[in-house]
Amino acid sequence: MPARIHSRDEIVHRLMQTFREHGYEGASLSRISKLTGLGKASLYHHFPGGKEEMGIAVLQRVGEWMEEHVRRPLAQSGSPRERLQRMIDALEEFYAGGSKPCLLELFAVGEAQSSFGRILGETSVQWQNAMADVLTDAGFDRQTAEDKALDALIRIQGSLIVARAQNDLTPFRHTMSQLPETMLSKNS
Amino acid sequence: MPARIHSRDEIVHRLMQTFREHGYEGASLSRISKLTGLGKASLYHHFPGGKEEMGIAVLQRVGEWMEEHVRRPLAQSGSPRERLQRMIDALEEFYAGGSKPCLLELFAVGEAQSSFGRILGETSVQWQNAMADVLTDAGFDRQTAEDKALDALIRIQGSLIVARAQNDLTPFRHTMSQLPETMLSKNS
DNA sequence: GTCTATACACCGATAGAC
DNA sequence: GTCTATCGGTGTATAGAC
Repeated sequence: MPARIHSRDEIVHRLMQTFREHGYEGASLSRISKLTGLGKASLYHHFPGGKEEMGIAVLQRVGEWMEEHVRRPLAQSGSPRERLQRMIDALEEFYAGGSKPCLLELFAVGEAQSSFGRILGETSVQWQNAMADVLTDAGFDRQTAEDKALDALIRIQGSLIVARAQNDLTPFRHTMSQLPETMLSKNS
Repeated sequence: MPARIHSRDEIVHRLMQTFREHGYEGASLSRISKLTGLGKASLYHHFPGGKEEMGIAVLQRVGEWMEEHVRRPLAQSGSPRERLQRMIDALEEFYAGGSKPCLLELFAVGEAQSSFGRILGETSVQWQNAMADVLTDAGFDRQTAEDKALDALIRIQGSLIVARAQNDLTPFRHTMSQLPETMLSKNS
């Protein structure tokens, strides 16, 4: 089977690019059409549910990405610090050093929130739990591990916002570089 | 001069409500018209520059609010902890306990970013500096004070995102209650 | 200073040919 | 599986009466 120019994977990838660049409301079908190279009617062939189904496909893809680059590395062998570092390396690439936004924030605004709220919440909690698991391996009791994992999630998201607001990637980079230390320190 | 039903202050307040609820792109003029009780043409009478001027007016209003509820309380008399607590009380009201979003995140997406990026950056840095000033009063050297202020800003923004994503206000409330302790602790 | 009416581009979505 | 053409609706923005 010859490799098609427009594999589904490639289409979803470009959908994600468009949503991240313009937000959910700002990602019009015309823009999506331009960026994917597909006409609107072709898009509806792949996603009969329209824009909402495109959004769901993107969020599912994020879920798969997290499974591969967050959950699995965190569950692999190695010291807790090594495992966290693998996740952080992947995140720095996904967020392009802090220049690209997280989809959690883009899909939690306006009308999108009601359509995607459930899957957003699940994704966020899964991420937190995966980090908490590493921290229990590092010797923290469950409650402390969950608190520290939530704190890490907050720092990652917050540093992305502040970095973009201040138009300076330093806050994100600094936060990420300090993250293993912060998470593994005994000071609750 | 009799109090008009639609003072400029009142109009801008409702503009802010609409932007916060729907995001910048999602806040259509029809919605704004409904929420303000003004026809579209009347809106253009008050804001000849259209939607962009409405956004600017809202962000300027946020700047005034910050001057009154962040900068001034932080600069007043009292212990650093008391001054921080006054800011936090105001923030909890502004964010409605974590249920309402920050405007930094809403205006830093898509096309809005190019229109409002400069003012967003200034507002964010001013906020950080105001908190850093309190921390120098508390005895921290300037570099540490700025780092801790940035960290506080990150936690506030991040907890708002996570709280909305997880549809649970606990992360925001917990973060805010811990904030004075976190900021004033000697552990960098 | 507010309104009704309207302009024109773009929105998401669909029909139907190929 | 992709296209062109088109639908009805809504977007931002304006004209002009009152």
